[in-house]
Amino acid sequence: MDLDTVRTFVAAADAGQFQQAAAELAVTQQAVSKRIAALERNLGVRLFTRTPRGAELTIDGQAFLPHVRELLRVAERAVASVRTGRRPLRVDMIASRTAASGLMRGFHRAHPEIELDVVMLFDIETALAAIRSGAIDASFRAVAVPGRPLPEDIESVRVLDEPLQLLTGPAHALASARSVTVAQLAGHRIWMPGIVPGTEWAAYYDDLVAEFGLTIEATGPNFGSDALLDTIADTPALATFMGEQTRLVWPAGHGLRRIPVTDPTPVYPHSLLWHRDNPHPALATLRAHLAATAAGHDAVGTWAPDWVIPR
Amino acid sequence: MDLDTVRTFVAAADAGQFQQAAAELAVTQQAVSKRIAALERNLGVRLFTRTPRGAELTIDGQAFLPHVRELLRVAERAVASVRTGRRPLRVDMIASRTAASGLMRGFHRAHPEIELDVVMLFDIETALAAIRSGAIDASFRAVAVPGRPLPEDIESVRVLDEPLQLLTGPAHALASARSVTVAQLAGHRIWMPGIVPGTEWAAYYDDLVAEFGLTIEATGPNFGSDALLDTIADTPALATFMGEQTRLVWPAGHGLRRIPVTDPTPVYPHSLLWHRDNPHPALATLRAHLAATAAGHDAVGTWAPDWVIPR
DNA sequence: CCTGGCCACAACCAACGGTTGTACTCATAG
DNA sequence: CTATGAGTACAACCGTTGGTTGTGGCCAGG
Repeated sequence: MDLDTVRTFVAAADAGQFQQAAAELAVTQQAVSKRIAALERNLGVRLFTRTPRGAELTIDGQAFLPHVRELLRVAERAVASVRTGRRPLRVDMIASRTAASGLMRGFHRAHPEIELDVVMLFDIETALAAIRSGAIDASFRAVAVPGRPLPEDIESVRVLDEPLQLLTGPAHALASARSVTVAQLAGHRIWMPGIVPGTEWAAYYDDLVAEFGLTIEATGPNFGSDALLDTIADTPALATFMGEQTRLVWPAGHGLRRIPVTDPTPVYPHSLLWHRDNPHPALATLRAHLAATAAGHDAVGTWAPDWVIPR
Repeated sequence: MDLDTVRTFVAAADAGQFQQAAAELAVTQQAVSKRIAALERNLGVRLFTRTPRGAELTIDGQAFLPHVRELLRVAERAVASVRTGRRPLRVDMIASRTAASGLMRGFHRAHPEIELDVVMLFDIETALAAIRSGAIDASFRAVAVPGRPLPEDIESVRVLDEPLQLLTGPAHALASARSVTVAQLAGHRIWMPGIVPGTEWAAYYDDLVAEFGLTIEATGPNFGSDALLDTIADTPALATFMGEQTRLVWPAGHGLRRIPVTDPTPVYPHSLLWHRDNPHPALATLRAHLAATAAGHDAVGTWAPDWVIPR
């Protein structure tokens, strides 16, 4: 199916005749006739009843029309998403299903008229390059690369500290605990196959391990969260970390437990990064929204690496 | 833009390389390369960074991808809407923004997994023919054509009596009334340019006029509800009827009034019609939903033509 | 009965989009 | 360092698609 053909169908349906539709589309009436005939042949149904005074929609055509209108709207949004200048606000985040995703959902609810696109870049270095080049407008990241400050043209604000929780199967030694301290985790095997070496995400866990003497294994291929959850559920000796706000497709009957971690509570520090000179109007709206909604967190009893930007 | 090209883009993005995408699509690698190149040329952005090991999405490509996935979903729904056999439940109603539309919205909320299409046919005769031919699965109509009973293979149930209200501008003589009786309406000009002669909708108002001696003018072209509302708001001598549940784009600052009508309250009798042998599974669901939700209306003090099917 | 308006069919032609063949690039293994 | 393999791009070729012009048929209205 070709979108030009679809546009022709809509034009003919609106005009009620092929001739006028042809004039609007700047083609001949015969071209419209052929396009509609081809569309009808492909679909296997008649869309118009031809009369000597024009063409009117059949019932099938009536049912088809709103769907193709939607199709053209979606196509327009798709093209707009890569249009240079005046494109939707493009935000990078570390992964879907994290707290950053929740923040963006909240922003979308508050401002449904603002078009958004979400991308997931490799690490903060890539994100910074994309911000400076204008390829993205903002990024939710833990500002990492210990010892290297942010470039001067990049601004940032720490928007959310997301507490980590321990995720275990029902047979795990800590499965029945209402909460665990970091000290209790020493000696337990914590498995995080999703960690990609070289990212600020990995640097965070490196620091966590160094600070509290934990055992985190990032070995093995990452088969996705479904496989991870299955393994955690079935393996008493394994647990994993997970953001408090991480949304999972929670497998029923697996008996998985989410257990808060305390003394201190490791928090993943999400910051918003953007370019000082970015003129996108929606960026200011996003910053204002985050400033208004994400304020007032409690830093007492939490831990984050010392290289992250301060709150 | 061509949907085959879009499918090629999605396949290449999923595979991470053109070669494998080409194999899945049963074309040569060169064809995929040309399609992607053409798409990039049309959009004016690069979607993939080519490497000797494959091709990975650029940031623009990442932003574009979810939009085109949605595009393909919508296209599939569009095609499904005219597929013969196993197509969405197709329901005819007299107009959008009426009570029937509200009933279908409620059904959709209760069963969001059921695909629906709405069409608006000319009159009940056309609807009956469409039901018998299988072109539609059900119709919300006032069962009219006085004196002619429904064919034996058509079943029906009266699902909702929608009270009519008087709509006036602020300067109308009845504008400040909390409610009006039908007797009070005699002598006032009621303007309904939307009525199409020959329909059961027109038959209803003919009966209403005959029964209570009202003055209803259906003259003049129908420029849509916006123009109707504007005229009603500005013309003290004109009023119109409107279903109690009719949803309007209510113009601000026009001072329009909706006034209940009593002694008796004219109600528009919406019935659901369907073919005795229609096997569409969603039809049974719809009937059950309507039976469960639309029950228990009060017939006392209301009026409807005597040719409609009994409640 | 003629005319005007509109759609469909036929013939023709350009351009798009596919295939095959080939060159180039880079990672990896020997 | 070189050979190999995997992957992409470019060029040439060609059939099919989709456009145009020309023409005929149909029906409503004057």
